[in-house]
Amino acid sequence: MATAGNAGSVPTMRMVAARANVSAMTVSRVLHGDPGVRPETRERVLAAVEELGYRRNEIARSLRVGHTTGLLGLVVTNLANPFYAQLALGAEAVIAAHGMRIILGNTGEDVEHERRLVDDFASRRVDGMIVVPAGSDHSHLSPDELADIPVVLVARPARDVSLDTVLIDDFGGAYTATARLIEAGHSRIGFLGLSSSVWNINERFRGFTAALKEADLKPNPRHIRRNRPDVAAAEKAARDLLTTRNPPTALFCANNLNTIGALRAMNALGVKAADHAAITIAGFDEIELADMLGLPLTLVSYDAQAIGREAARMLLARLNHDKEKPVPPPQQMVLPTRVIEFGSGASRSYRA
Amino acid sequence: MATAGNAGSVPTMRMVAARANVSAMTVSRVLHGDPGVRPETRERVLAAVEELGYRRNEIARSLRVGHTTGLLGLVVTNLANPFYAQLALGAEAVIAAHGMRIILGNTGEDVEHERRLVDDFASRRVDGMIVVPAGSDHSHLSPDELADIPVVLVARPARDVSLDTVLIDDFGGAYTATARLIEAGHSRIGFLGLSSSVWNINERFRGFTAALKEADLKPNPRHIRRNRPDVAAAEKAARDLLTTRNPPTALFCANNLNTIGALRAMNALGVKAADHAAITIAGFDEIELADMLGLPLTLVSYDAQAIGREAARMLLARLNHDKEKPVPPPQQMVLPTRVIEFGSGASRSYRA
DNA sequence: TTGTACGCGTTATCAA
DNA sequence: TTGATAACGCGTACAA
Repeated sequence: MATAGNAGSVPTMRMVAARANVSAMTVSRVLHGDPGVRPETRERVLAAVEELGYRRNEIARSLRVGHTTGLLGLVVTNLANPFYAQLALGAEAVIAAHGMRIILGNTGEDVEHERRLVDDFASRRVDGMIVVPAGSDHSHLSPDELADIPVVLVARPARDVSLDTVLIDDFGGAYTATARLIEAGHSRIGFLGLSSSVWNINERFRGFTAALKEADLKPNPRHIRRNRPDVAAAEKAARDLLTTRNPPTALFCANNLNTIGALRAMNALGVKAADHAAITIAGFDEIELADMLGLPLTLVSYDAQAIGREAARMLLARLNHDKEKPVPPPQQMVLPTRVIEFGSGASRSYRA
Repeated sequence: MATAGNAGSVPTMRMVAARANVSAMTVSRVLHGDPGVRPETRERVLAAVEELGYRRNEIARSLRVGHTTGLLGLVVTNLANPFYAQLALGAEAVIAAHGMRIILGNTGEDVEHERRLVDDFASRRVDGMIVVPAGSDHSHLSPDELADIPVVLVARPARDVSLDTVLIDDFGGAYTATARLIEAGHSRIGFLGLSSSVWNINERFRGFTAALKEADLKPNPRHIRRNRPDVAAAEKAARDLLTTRNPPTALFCANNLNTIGALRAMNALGVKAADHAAITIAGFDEIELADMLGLPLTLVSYDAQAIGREAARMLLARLNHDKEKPVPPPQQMVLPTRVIEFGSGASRSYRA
């Protein structure tokens, strides 16, 4: 009885074995489809499995030497943002197709929370992680902090650690969108972005200023607003900007939340479609129904699911890498963006 | 050496023990903050932990008797839909606050895939699951199929199994929204929904027809379109509907994808804001920037994150339930909806 | 064809 | 105050 205990609880291999009058080893063989089991025995075992509702314990399985858990950590900053949800979906699809699973964590841009999540995932022995890093200190993601668990960074690179990274062309997208505004005749262009020192937002700011410089324009510091990362803050900032004495005639918004805030501000100010030759919005990220707002809108778009897929592929490649061969250096991949102009008529699209 | 092996690999407790010249047991005690360890010994152990970068193996830990994994499965049908992303966020927040983690799976409304996911999660010994069920056969979610792993259903109930469930008021929301259309003078109202026999879509259809009946109206079968669950299919169906001989003057759309499709169809048909006394759209789910489309739009809204939070709470309550006491029967919770009318002016909101 | 022994990393129990 | 032992569920190596 000492070995068949655990009555009423989740059935184990020994319980199946006891029921089928064989050893646990034989049960294991049957479940693995190993040859060399008498058909009659096999039947008995399978019957016992069925009767007890036995199901293999993957936890115990992964405890054995060299065995992996088949779990990959995914750490994002804000699932409520469609960008990260799409990213998660893309990653999940690739990972599930390889029989592995995702443990999900949401940091809310809180570095301390990210640190705890990453540490916890490491304790759970994930085979690897995909991380959208929140802060600027990424030391907790370094290979020797993480016992060499592979990490792929997404959307934002690390300054201090050398890791696989999947980015989008933040600079190019912002540059091209801003250039389109300039081409349309705007010279007083404001910038709406986050206050935090998030890398990709700064890249977009760089693209913005580069396009201005290219046209011999200088950004007006009074037309640059860095606010908190939510729609309400963005709306307030945009409203301030548009009601100053000598307001900008166009705004470049550093991400979807800012773009939505800016659109809301214009709406609240009662700016009508007719006035839109005068005030134009451009922004990073796609917006649902952007083509139906009835006002000119220039957006930087890209394939968010593809980012997740590529990150997952990069991670899997590292996991499946032949251990005999030397470890390849960290890769960096930059996915392209497109700039799309929505307007009164048909929309037009540009490579960034 | 037989016990301290695994060199170069992830450090284990024995390796720490060897380095600190103590037994593994003492290391365990130190890590648990157990009293009765000499301060000096404690120091040695902590130093060894630091030097080796030791981190407890939660996998091994959860293998021990009665120990839980701290993992909860979350199975949704479509993460790309903001509704499910919000739901996941709400659930994650509550679960993470309790020190547990989420394993994520996306079914794409494929029952077979759902079955595999649920089975896999059970093999990984999750402590419980939150599931948005895809099909109409839910036998694979029954307690005895799942070795009594608790399951909370979300958004859609099970017919054949008795489980904890969190729903929204699909019937009431659809009823009230349709009633608003009728009150606004519409009598020829079409329905745009999914073709599948998804429970909540049918509830919404029931609410739709109930409101019609209440007003002595009958739904016109030719004005009811069940399409595939994507925007493109919805757009096509809406276009068909609006260009028939005697078209409906209003449409009720069963979810966000259908509403977006309908709006696109109207846009494509060149329906102008001025015509909107004639054609009005209502729909279930919120739409970003709905208030800025410049056309009347009646939407059924609700707190998607709250659904995830409540489901997580319900699951945790069952997990923490005192095992001595009798198991409480499955609960069902229905969260309220609101109907919001967006229009040319300010929006108005109604309880459903 | 089937079974025994042992180890994976951690911890509860009991002994020293 | 510390350590030896066994056990969790499974799989490998080897023996019968």
